[in-house]
Amino acid sequence: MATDEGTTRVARLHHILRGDVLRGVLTPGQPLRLAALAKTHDVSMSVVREALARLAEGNLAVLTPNHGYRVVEVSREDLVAITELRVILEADALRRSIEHGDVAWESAVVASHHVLERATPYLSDGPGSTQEWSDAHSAFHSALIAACDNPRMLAITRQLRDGAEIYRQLSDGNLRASSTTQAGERDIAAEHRELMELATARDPRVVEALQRHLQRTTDDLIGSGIFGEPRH
Amino acid sequence: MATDEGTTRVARLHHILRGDVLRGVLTPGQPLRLAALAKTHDVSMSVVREALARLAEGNLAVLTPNHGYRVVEVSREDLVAITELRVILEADALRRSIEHGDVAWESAVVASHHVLERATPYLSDGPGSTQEWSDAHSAFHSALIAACDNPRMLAITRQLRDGAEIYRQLSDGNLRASSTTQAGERDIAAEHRELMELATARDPRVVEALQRHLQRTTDDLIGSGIFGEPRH
DNA sequence: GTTTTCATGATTTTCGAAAACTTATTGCTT
DNA sequence: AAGCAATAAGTTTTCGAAAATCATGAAAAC
Repeated sequence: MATDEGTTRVARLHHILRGDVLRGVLTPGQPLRLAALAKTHDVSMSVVREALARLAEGNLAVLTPNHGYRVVEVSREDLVAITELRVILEADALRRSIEHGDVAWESAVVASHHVLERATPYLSDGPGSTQEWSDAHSAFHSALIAACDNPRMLAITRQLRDGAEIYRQLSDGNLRASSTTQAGERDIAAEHRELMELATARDPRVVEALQRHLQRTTDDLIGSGIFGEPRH
Repeated sequence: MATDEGTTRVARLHHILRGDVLRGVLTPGQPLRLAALAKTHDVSMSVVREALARLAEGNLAVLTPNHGYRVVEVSREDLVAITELRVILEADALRRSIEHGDVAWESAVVASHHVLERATPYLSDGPGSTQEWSDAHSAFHSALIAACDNPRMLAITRQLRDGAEIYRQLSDGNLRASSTTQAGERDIAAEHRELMELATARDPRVVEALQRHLQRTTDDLIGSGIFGEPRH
């Protein structure tokens, strides 16, 4: 299946660049030069420019006047800010989702969890979590809140999830350096299973479970040393 | 003072178009034709296109592939969605603001409230609330939450506020048609004064006061008949 | 030795037109 | 008359290059 025609070049390039930023091919702060991108993707500079404008739309790139675009910078403060918002919004979206979700929603949650459970999380020699797992993970969290009846809330949480994904990818890159992950030693698969079971059972405690899940992930990310060692 | 040089044409046009959408010069659903806009604003089509891309960034315009941009549509459901999010996020931003705000913040709140209080809300023959009042109103709400320590939260609430402003402007356009505003007969100035006083006193009840304020505004907007008469 | 000025190169920003696409219209066939 | 292909007009999308802006470094001035 060619994921090609039927859409504009800008949209295609935007999709490619978004993926490159999310999987860390383009690193935070890196300048996004028009001529270079135009050449490597065999497209006009105008197309690159508009694709970058759409990246900026999702807070994945920033524009400085007369200096062009660059990949968005990362910081401990920003990761904390993103997480605070996700704990508020994604939790509320989940609350609404288990309230309004129908059988099709339940089924999608179970299905996406199954894909996530079967995905290979790490490659023994790879650079971190696999693309397969990242995609499945994103799809699962997306499915959980899909039945929320506030479209704007979904759009915002999707954007925040993208922002957080950059940090996860960054941590993956550092994984081989820092020996083991952390003392607490999480069982992430178990957390996901719990989310799936509570959600499909319409148990309101799933909301707090998600909040803990998000908070732990951020704590681990910060603990993994992507911002340099934590202050004493 | 020329608000002209020192910035790019795209940025200038974006600022103009954003204002036109917010004050209802460009009406919801209206197609934004490149050639026409390029001619009236005396710039190239590329500039228009990128300015529109930035409008879409703030959810003020939408792009359909091969059909170009148009002003974002409005609906009762969307206004409700925006309000739900504002009640959650703007309230939390205010809670953080009264917690972290310093004297400079207090001063800015008092100052912006003073400007709002002195602004002429309506012109007897005008099309609705004055631009002066709208700007002052926006500045006041912005000042209230300015001391929030989560930049992303501020960015999102600003975007939501823009979205809501379209509906307010729409209601203004209908004002002369529907005789009086509503039965409840609000004293909006009093509500703003209460917000100002509670906020500068760091009274936590200001959070609920803001939530009530936002909810009432939306209820009035819906009651004003901008979506046609409310279902019986 | 330090600062300022001025060219040079690199990059962004803007332009005007060609190409692609969508919709409406015309003219032909049945 | 109705249906359909072909054409035309209008609009978006893409291109390639010109114009404007910013960074670099050398030469000149203090």
